[in-house]
Amino acid sequence: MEDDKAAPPAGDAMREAARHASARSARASALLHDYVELIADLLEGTGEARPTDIARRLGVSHATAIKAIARLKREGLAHSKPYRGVFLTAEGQALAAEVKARHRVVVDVLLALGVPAEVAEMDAEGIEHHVSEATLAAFERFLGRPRTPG
Amino acid sequence: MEDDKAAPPAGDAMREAARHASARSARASALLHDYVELIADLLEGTGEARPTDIARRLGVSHATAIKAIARLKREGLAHSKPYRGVFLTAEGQALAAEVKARHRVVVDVLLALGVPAEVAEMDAEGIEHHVSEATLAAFERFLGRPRTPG
DNA sequence: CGCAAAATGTAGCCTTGGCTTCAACATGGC
DNA sequence: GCCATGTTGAAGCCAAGGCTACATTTTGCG
Repeated sequence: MEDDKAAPPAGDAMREAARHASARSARASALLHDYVELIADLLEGTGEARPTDIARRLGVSHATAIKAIARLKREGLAHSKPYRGVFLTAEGQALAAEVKARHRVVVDVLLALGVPAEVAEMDAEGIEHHVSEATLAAFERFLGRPRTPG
Repeated sequence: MEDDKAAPPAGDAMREAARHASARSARASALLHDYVELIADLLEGTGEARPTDIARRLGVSHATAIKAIARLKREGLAHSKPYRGVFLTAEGQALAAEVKARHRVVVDVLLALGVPAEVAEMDAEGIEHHVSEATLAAFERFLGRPRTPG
């Protein structure tokens, strides 16, 4: 069985292609998510999110951060006036909340599975962007804190 | 405490920067991993790995696949003669085995956590590239199949 | 106030990973 | 044996996300 060798790509290959496409798109949005999450964090913590701080926390040059911020603005997630800090739009804030919640759940699952705290934080940073809604729900069930049942 | 607002970035920000750097580098190798994994799969299944098949399975154009294959060759993971299929070097095979093992473990953990099979496959495609050795070990312990103790 | 330092922004360069288009090669059918 | 078809490969375009170098603006200190 499984002699899809010759020709007909449809069934299997298509599903696999879809999986990869999905992973690629998650990879693409991961950067934006990181920025939004961090900006929210800075705003909460210190009241302002300056490009330099963002760059330092992300470990990139300030120019890189500024270009990314420009993209955030283009996508309607953030706004800023020159030489003033960066702020999130309503949409950006919503995204940040979502991303942060997801991050927490992923870390907690890793911890529950016996992953050391340091490592859990590390890996979660990459994993969180690939956790779908369904998986997130399963994680929450597993942690014994199901989402609003309604 | 925690007034790292003003100046000295060292402690906290540095660790966070390291986390992000690590995630970025995982993102970078993810593509290579996907190709190597798929090539191994095709070689096993049908005996040959043609660029066109690779492209179809990955859901990209054949040109994109060929460029990626060139990169695999540059990195010493694959080799190929023009118009003949693609093959993995010893290093490539080792990497493929590692990646596939990781994939299996991630899928199994997701399943054990109650994620539906379809979704588990989907998410694993992205997650697997961000699972460190330590986390992988924890996963295996959780699944009750610890690695060779030696 | 005025000037130096720091933060911000801009420009230009590189690599990656997509794409399409076109040329070259191989294969199979007739 | 030859030509159509399909695979392969090469070239060139684009956006993203890094970087450095340079220009500009703000800020704060003397």
